[in-house]
Amino acid sequence: MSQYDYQAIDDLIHSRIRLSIIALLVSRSAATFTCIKNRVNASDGNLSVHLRKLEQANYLAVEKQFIKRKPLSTYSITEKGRKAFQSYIQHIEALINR
Amino acid sequence: MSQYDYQAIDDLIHSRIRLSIIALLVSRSAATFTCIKNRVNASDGNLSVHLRKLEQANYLAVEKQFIKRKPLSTYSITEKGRKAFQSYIQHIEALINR
DNA sequence: TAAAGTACTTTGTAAAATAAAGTATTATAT
DNA sequence: ATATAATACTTTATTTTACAAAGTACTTTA
Repeated sequence: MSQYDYQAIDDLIHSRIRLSIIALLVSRSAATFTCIKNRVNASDGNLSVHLRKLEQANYLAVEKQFIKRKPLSTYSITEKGRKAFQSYIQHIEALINR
Repeated sequence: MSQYDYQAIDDLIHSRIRLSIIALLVSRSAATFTCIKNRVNASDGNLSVHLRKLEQANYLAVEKQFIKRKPLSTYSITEKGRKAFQSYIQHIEALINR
């Protein structure tokens, strides 16, 4: 297929909010819900939904624990997620570079 | 704001199909409806809607004429569209590099 | 002249993104 | 003590978007 084939772009990653989440998480070993929320500039509800989606796709892993009696969710990217992101980037770069 | 702020991504360009359309059109001076359809691998209806959206944003210009008694729509990117695409790319690159 | 093809546009539907509201708990002020 | 605000989320409802199906207006071919 053509390099311009839009269906070749992984839409699980491509959504603005999910792309930002993943880009943030590939740059560090892990991040909490609140940290992601602040960096990505998302609302709680919206973030929750998209983190769940990425988790269900096994692109992200979560650890849920209580710290000082409060819930704390820590997210990190999986191998599958990292590979999907690499392949996504390759597609996008082929698309935008000349 | 953070480089990871998802709302900083131009969503008019970001949609998979519109990104593909624009990427195709920055690489050449113009393309017909059918040409875009084939390269981008889109259905007629879907393509029509998104071309219209880009046209209304003044990212694309259209010339509609009859050639051999048949309608022929020829699309090209505008200065505004080209600039928006450049700025979009800068955002995405800041997001995905390292 | 009937059927198939081209080049689209319009309209309806499904899916996705987002916002609003809700849950559960803790911390703080009165 | 208890009401208020804050934290850290999840669930549900609403809006928006993407997409597909159907429609229009022809032309070409059989």
